[in-house]
Amino acid sequence: MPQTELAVKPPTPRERARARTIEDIVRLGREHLAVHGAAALSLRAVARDLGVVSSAVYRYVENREELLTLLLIDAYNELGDEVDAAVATLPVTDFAGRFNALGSAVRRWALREPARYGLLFGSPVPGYQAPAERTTAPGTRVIYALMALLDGAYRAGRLAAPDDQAVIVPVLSDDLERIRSGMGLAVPDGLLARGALVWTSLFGAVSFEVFGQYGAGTFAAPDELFAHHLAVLAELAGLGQSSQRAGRQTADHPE
Amino acid sequence: MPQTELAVKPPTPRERARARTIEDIVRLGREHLAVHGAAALSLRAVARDLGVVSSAVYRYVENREELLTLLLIDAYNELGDEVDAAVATLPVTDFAGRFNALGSAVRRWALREPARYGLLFGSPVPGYQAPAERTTAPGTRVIYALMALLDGAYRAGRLAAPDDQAVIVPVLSDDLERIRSGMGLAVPDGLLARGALVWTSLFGAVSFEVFGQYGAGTFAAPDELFAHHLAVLAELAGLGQSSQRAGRQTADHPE
DNA sequence: AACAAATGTGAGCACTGCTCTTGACTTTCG
DNA sequence: CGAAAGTCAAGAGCAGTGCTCACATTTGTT
Repeated sequence: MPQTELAVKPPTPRERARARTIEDIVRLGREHLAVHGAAALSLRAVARDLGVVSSAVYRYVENREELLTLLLIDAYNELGDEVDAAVATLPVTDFAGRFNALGSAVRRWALREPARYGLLFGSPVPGYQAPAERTTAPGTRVIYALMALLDGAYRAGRLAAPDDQAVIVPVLSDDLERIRSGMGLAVPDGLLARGALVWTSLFGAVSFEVFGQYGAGTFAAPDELFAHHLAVLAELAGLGQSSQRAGRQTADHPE
Repeated sequence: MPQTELAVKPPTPRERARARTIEDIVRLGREHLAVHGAAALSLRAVARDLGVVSSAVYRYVENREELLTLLLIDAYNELGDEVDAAVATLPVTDFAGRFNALGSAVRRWALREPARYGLLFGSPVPGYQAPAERTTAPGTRVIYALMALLDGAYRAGRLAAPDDQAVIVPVLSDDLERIRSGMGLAVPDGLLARGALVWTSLFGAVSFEVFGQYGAGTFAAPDELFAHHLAVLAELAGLGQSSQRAGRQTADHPE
């Protein structure tokens, strides 16, 4: 049985060279992105660094948007890989620890790659619209990881229903329902909504640190403050009381 | 006694005309910003709309950065005005209601002015660095309003210390300390840190809605879900239990 | 009316994304 | 083996950008 249904032609030397050139372009684009930011990404500058005339790169990348899409997918996957690796460090039953690792990994990557983080979670690039069919899969890796985490905790009876269930959530967003049905989650509405809040809160805290440059954004949070936030968010998600292994949560992030 | 120490010269007609022209430029810039986004703001396009040659606007605005700064201050003040107005709708003792009004006002303005919201709280504009001495005052209006709200609640004995004080916050950020001392806040460290988390979480939830276009950001939260988030955040800040006027919080936002 | 300051003009430089033609090179097929 | 087909880089060119500068014009004041 062949690996794929279509016959896989072996790559010709030309195709190999072409693939390598595209890789080089993405690599150079990633560097420019990291230095100058997303909106200032210049195909001509990439061409210069590649040692080639500007029009030549259009042989490999359709236009600037295409390069942005490649960089978007690239960044999403790098973030997803690091989050997955950090989570996998801890045993599957240590839900609080895994949540902490997930949040810390997101923050670490964001602080190391602020421009790429901005491309993913910041204000949209003016003329650019990401093609959903290519970016949703890598773009949803982290939230899927978080939801899988919460669902696992719930199934293990380790997700405490918050005591303040007086506030009921009447409607979930269509996207949340899609995620829930798509993943076959078991968590009830209230906890799912709380998970979404935890999700956005995590990225809010990280974004304020990464984008913190304007008047309102002068939040150079020390590691301890972020660790506190993570601990509170874990409790908010329902991971606090039931898994009370933590009188002192493992708030410090590895390395 | 003169109003100010320096003798205030009455504005000459020339100065009046100049001020009006600058106002026009800012107004046109605001429109361009709202339509095309921050990074695509073009001085030449503004000049065209103003019916003048491109180099003429440099008589009024030093460069593109200067215009961005003016638009930044303009947006911060508009947001601050709307938040203040929404908060002032409710009596000073209705802390939970005022918190809800604050959050709803931020979200409403952000959804109405996504590009300007992106300029304030999104990824930084590539070559641009906001001058702190001119933007910090308008840029801190909302967080100051939130902190004043929490401090008032604390002083009135209406801010419940969370029961999970097992998680202690060891260090506040310098910025938080500066805000606390600058405002003469009475709230203790733990609640101040929670206030900061609530602050960033609020903007995280709003940002995901406003910027929600990429793969990870498909969070078209319905009003009810955001209202739920606001209610949970109010409780997180400590406004939940003690002010138990709300078996059902006033989760709907006015208008 | 005359002067000087303020304002508008147009050319020009360096940069951007992108298109198109031209020439050279490589692979493939008759 | 040679010709056709495919691939790639180069360079010119178009329209747009921020910004500067010399020059002309308007305008308020003396």
